[in-house]
Amino acid sequence: MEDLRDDRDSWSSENCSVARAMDIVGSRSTVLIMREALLGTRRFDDFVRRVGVGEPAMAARLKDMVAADLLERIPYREPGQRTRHEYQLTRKGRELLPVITALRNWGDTWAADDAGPSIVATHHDCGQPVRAVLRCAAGHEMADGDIDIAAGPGLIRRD
Amino acid sequence: MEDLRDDRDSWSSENCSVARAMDIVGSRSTVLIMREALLGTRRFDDFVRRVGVGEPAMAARLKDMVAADLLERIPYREPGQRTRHEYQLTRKGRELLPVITALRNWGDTWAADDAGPSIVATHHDCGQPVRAVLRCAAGHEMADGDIDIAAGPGLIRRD
DNA sequence: GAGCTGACTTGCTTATGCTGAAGTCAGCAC
DNA sequence: GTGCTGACTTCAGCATAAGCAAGTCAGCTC
Repeated sequence: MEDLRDDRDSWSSENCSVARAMDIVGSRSTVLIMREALLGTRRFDDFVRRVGVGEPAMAARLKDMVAADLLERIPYREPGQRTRHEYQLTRKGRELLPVITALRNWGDTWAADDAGPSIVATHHDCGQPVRAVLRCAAGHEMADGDIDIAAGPGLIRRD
Repeated sequence: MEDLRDDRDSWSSENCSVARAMDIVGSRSTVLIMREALLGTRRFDDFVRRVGVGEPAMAARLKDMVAADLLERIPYREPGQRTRHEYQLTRKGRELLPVITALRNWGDTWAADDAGPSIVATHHDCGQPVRAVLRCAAGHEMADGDIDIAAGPGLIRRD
């Protein structure tokens, strides 16, 4: 099987999942909101305080993310309080965990504070640290040199 | 061991690798340039054509990425041509592959074209498709529910 | 019904990233 | 030297995202 990279100009990257993913989660604040949401944050004022952006920006970002179906706006009521809304991760949002984890891993290695990482994700069952790694369907773990690029069904060829 | 999420307000996310990673690779075009670089693109005009941004934007982005040590600007000379420069991935840049792969996986699932993915990464040895997955140091693969958040050395506690 | 509070919204200003069109510059071919 | 070409740079101009400050609004408590 031929590696697609060998003739990069014969196909277009018009239909690119990376680009479409970046259109949805491409801004710094959206990613930081996802980080907080994955850590369990759900309320507007907690997001504002923990992410460190202003209220107007947060309101706009959350609205976008609900529209993009990363978060769901759900009413709740604490005793003695009036009804409010919280932002819960959807499945689509939760599945960004490997992206955020890969980013955190990379940041820990290449953009770290002198003190080291502030948080470490660990496997609940065995306590070992968790990383995002590349793995094939047969179970092999690999580095970038072991990877071929093959055509998928959505590939657009140039004339 | 206590899960840090249980008391999210007792620690700050000031020292956050995700935020610092986003400061470096947080823009759409930077990620798309990384995609192309990982597919083997090295020359200025190829980046412009394949990423689909204008020359001024590309020049600015490449300059930033060289300054951030994601790419290295290296002189080369083709026979009968004058000396030029190409942009080669550094190790720091190459190690973004899991991030880009995780983004592509997510985009393929949640932001896909009707036709399906345009390209598929496969393991060179066995031909099976490659994905970014979460794995602990003991070798277990896991979903988000199986993960605890523990304190790292760089954690900043609030008073 | 008055007050309070969390969750926004509005308005204004700044910073960044992009676009398109046009100009510059280096250095090999001739 | 002159021309050519790839790799940029310069110059408006626009869109988006952010900041801060102030205003609104719903609905529960009293």
